[in-house]
Amino acid sequence: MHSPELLKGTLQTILLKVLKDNGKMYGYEITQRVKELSDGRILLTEGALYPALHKLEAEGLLQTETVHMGKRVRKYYTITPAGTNLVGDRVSEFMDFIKTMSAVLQVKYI
Amino acid sequence: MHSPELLKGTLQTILLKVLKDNGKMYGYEITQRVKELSDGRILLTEGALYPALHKLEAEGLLQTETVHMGKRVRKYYTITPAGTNLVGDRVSEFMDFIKTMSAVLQVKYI
DNA sequence: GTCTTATGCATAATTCTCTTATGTATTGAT
DNA sequence: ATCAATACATAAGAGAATTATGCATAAGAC
Repeated sequence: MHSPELLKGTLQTILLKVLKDNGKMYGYEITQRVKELSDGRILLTEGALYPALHKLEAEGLLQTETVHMGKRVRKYYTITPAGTNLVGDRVSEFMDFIKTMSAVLQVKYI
Repeated sequence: MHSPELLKGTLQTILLKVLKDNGKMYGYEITQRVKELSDGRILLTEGALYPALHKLEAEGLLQTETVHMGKRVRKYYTITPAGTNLVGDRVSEFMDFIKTMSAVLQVKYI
């Protein structure tokens, strides 16, 4: 697991990008997908995940659809056109950040 | 200037690495060096810088030397052996974080 | 010569984002 | 039956920064 401080500020970008790439997903599914993509290094906690999803929905970047699977409820999230417009900028911003940090730390990006 | 959230958690690493690379420096000088290295993108604020330097000193990773330049006071910081031991790990940790994030966001690191 | 900008340190109040803890409930495996 | 995994959600607290404030000297512009 990574030093959690480094993750700060990246959660929204992760959620938007994963939802853009994978289409309709529900919360728990997102945690598993991120865990898989990060090779077990990024474990999203529920206390961070759900408030973040709610916020993105309130901002109109995600939309939801509640589905009843037997007795269990799943809340599916889909990225909206506004969200799709934003995700590219967020990813670019992150890559620019990497580039800047690499210059400051005097390292080659891997 | 970058989205400030992304910087969170990187300040200590920046300070240790810059001091390791540049030897004895004082606070204001560090802000100018980081500004220069980041091409104006990372502007360290005093409210973050000074408490961070004090904390690193309290942890024995930096040591200080106060110099009176005429009527003005400068507080020089130098990295200690303990700090030197740590800085490599911190930089590696950051690079590993970049690698992980690149996998999650499905991008090539530049 | 005075006024603004740059230099130089420091702390306090506030904000933001996340972790940890708690709560509720269903499903599958042993 | 019991435990781990699945599935959602909120609240209290911690951590790291921003913003605001305070003090003071030095240099450059006009």
